[in-house]
Amino acid sequence: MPKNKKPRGGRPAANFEPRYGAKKTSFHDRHNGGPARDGARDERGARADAGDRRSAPAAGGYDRRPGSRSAGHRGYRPAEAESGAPKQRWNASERAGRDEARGIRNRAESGRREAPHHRNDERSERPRYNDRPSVGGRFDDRPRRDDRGGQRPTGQRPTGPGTYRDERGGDRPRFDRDDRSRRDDRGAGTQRQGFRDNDHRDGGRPVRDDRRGGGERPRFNSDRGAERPRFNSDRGTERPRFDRDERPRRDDRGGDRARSNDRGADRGGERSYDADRARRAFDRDRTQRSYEGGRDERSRPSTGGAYRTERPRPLTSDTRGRPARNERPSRNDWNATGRPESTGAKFTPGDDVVHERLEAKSVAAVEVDGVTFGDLGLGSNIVDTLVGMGAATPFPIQAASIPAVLAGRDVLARGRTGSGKTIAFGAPLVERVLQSQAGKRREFGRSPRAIILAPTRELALQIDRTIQPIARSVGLFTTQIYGGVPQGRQVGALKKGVDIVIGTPGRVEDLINQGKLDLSDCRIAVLDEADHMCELGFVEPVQRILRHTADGSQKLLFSATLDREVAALVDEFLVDPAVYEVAGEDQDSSTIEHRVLVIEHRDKADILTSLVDRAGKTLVFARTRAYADMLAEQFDDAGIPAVSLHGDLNQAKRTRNLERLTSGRVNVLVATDVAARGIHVDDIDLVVQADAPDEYKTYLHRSGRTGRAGRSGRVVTLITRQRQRRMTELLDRAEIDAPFENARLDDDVIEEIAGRVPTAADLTA
DNA sequence: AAAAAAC
Repeated sequence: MPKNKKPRGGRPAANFEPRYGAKKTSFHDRHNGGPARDGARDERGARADAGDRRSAPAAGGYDRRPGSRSAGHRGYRPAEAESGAPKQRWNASERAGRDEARGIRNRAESGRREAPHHRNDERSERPRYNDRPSVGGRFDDRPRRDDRGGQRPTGQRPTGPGTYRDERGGDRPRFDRDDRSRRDDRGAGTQRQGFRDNDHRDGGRPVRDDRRGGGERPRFNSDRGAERPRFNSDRGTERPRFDRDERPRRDDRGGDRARSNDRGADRGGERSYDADRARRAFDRDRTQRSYEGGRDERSRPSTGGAYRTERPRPLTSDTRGRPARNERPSRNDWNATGRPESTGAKFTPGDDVVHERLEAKSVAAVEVDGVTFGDLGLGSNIVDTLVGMGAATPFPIQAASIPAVLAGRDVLARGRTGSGKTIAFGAPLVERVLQSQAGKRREFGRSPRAIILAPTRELALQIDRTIQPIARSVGLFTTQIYGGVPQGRQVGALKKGVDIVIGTPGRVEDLINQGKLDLSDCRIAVLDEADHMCELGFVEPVQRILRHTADGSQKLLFSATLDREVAALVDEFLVDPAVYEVAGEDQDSSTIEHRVLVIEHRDKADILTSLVDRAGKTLVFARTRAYADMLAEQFDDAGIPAVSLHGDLNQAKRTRNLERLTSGRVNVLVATDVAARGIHVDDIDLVVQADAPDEYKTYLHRSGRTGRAGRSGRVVTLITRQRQRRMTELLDRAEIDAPFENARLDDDVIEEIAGRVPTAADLTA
């Protein structure tokens, strides 16, 4: 009851209007040819009610009827009746009801996956069309391909560009933000649930339970603040250089690197960071193409575990007839500044700048053979937990960074997507927090000792899912602090006392300013996707947050594309950082196949539908939120269950839609770049870029959603002829070779990519 | 220009 407060006037306005208003409207106008029937109302007017509805489920029946038919019910309002605003409610629930009536449910019922009404919630209740039924049963059995193959030839789908608008326009209210927002958090069952799961505390255990671990652990150094002095003495020399200017030439560096036994390395020092290993400039970069000649000659270390010095690059020209990489224009050619050194400083925004790489110690897989997490310095509880999570032995990036983190050093680490970075910083972070508290009681209301910042809420949630069990295994608590959800629970957790905070910059800073989050005792700060966190708009809040952490707090910066974009932050906050990368991370050692389809714009919609009409999980990237929504709807209408993920959705929907892909209830997720970084879904085997990315880093991160932890994956990017040049340059910067193929709707290449027919490679293999 | 990140 309480939950269902009626319209909470204030809230809806706050939430929705600012964000959605303009955009949505325009979408509707364009596509619906007029005010969407329900949609229009939903968007705006209904909002007020949204609150109610949302809660309604809790109170009464979530299932279907918007409950409000009866005058007594809070949901009941004139508005609902069709007058105006309230209409909204109607949408979610009612539509569900309507859908059922249409028999949609029948189809789904047989399916194990998702109930129709569910879908509705999610996708803003789009009306289902009758034509869809033809695809009966598709909801359930994934093997949709099979059933549909005949029935839904690509060509006949009503999805041509523009079709969506005409055909469905009028009736498709699917964009209502309200709906989405409606459930927002507040109270809705699902959301809460999500919340709850993540909050370890909610597991129901009393706050202080389980604090056993603390005392028992060997306490190396209890307090890192004190001991974390930077040992310039021994590390100074070998410390990776961050300075652009004084960066020694590759040749000379061998020498100083000799002393690589820093504490971080001691455990693995011998095995991994040898003096003789040239300090690979990881970066040697792209900027200095001139050096590349030499690089090419080197042999590829990836196999042998040799330390990679340079990224081997294919000399042959690719299928497109482009010149071999070496001959292609260098970064300098396109880089407006032309100053490789200018890194950290912002270049012209908008430019796809390739920052100079960071020099780093490189660790190869072979070097960590036989090494265990225990060997790296982690306690047994943590090791056992990792094993339980499936991480039996450390990946290279983990073997490299764990000892350094445990030694209290600031660390910069680069490991390609899916290489295990979360555990690389998470496990040693937990160990250190534990050590710092050894012997102390975990007091009620204690302030956090560590904070992990991520660029998106989904990523923060995901990181917590990985770290929480590790922390819990030693009696430490974590909590998530991110926006889009009520802060009450988060503040409550903080009041009880947590050890590790994982969150996004906005809410974290908000709570700091409200005096509800005290980072003064925070001794470790982690920036995941660090380079992204250093981009314009993100870096300022991040800097302010870091300034709130304890003096001399340890900083850990991780990213698959870590480069000198983080220089400004490093200069201010890091002291003598250890920098690591993994050897042999080049395309040749990757498990991802890249392809570019050059298409006619008019075929785009149909080609996309054809591409996602497959058995495996597919992640589609769109440049804008509206297009992501549109595509999801398009696929759905074509009989391919799909959901979207972008910033216009309320957090509950964001979380739910992502979960739908993870759980396999849908096989297609259409997202904006909110899902480009960090998100891990086990078995995405195809990434489709409906819109080519503007930056090479974005390309690398998006494509990194597949091919994780050694699995194979495929990435296809759709471009029009006019974009070929830009795409070529982008791939160059990403150091990826991908064939460009002209494709039309029914070409075999599409069938191949979708996996409906074996590829040439498959056949030969 | 877009997206993300607080209310």
